[in-house]
Amino acid sequence: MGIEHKTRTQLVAEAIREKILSGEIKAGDPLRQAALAEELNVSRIPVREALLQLEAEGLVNFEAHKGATATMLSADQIDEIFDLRALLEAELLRHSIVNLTPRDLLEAEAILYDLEEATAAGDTQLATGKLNAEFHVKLYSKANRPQTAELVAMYGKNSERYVRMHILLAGGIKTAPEEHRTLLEFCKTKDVNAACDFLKKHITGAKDDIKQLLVKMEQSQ
Amino acid sequence: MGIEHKTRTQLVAEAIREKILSGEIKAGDPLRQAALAEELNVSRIPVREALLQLEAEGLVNFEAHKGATATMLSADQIDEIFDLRALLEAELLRHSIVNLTPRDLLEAEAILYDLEEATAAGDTQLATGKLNAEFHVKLYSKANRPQTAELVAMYGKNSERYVRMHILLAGGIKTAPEEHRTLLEFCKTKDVNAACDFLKKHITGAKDDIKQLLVKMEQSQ
DNA sequence: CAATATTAAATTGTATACAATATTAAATAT
DNA sequence: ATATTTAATATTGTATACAATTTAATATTG
Repeated sequence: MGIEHKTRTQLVAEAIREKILSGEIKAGDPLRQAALAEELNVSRIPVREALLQLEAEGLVNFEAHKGATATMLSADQIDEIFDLRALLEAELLRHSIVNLTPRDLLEAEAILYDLEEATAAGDTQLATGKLNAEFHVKLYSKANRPQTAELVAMYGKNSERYVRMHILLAGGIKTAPEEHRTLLEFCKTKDVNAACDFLKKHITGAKDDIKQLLVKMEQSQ
Repeated sequence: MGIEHKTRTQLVAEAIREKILSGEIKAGDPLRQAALAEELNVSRIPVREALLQLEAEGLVNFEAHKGATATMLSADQIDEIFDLRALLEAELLRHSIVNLTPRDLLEAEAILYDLEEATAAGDTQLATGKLNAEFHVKLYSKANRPQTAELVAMYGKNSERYVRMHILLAGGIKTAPEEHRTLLEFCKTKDVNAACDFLKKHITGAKDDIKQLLVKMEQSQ
């Protein structure tokens, strides 16, 4: 089998996505097709197509004849996104939990172990965010709900920059580690309702923390 | 203010979308860029961009170098989509119901009146489907949850062709009219939990009806 | 004949060029 | 000077042309 050949559009989408998530491109910034094309050594066609994809992911606003901008999420919008995540992730967990094998649970615990180590080591960078996502995904892995999972992944990406910002500025959610332990316990004992309720609180709790920071930032500007 | 100028991409997207929803393009059919471009008197660029948009809407699958096809939904996928709709629409209703004014409820009742008339008149066409959607949207109109509403609209579009097919082949969901009345009553009395639970049942009931038909069709082929 | 390699055709991906629209700067009028 | 037109510039939208890739058809080999 040959090497997976990525199209320029895909590469450009990845590049711009990372720029937005990392904060190099800030919310509201215009995304000029010609400038991006030159910087990435492609024509404007793949840039346009990448922008359309990113719009579908909610990272970009694309208005006809006006051009694209990085989406600027208001506190209300962040609120709604996190509520949606709570709803959808709980639904995923509800379907997954009964199918989680002891093996799955051990793998989840292993990820949790790495996550706690990274946190203890003071990693405020990407690693903790990635491991956190991995842990959640592992718990949802047996849900057999591909479309719901895709939605969750999308909203996860969309909130990623705010989570990253929170990690950077506030050191991350303090209570998260022990909450993960509790959640894993509920999964082990197959206590579906307790697990789902707790997960919802876990997510909306993170939301409140992040929103508080955002409000503070909006005021200081 | 000038006339709203639609881009060719938007026009092409609308044209292809309607072809898919109406069944003119069937699930699994390949969507050849050159053929569509010629038929719609545009170049392949707006066709490609339209296909990307439709992929985001879930109506089209777009694989690099392989081209686009109209999405083929398995019974499982339809199952999941309707479950998602039930979840998300109930969430919308939950937020909207407390804000619904007597005026809103009267408007909803008026739509319901039209819907019942259209059904009685034997309209098995677009009208009933449109009015049905209108009624639901009215009930969700005060939710103040734009992103959730957008999701619901997307999944509504995605299931539209199956609902249309069901109306055509089975005359629509028989119990829907009286269910709408019941739902409206719960909204009037602001019985949030009863309304949301009933709405979920309303949607999953429709799902079961449609899935039954689909299974029958798959067998007969 | 089946299986594989090779070529030809069809189809998608992308660069370039130009057209349409929006934004900014300059000019005119009040 | 401020407001309103008009012209110039910047930016997006789309057609055309060509390159890359996949698919189909043909040839080759065991």
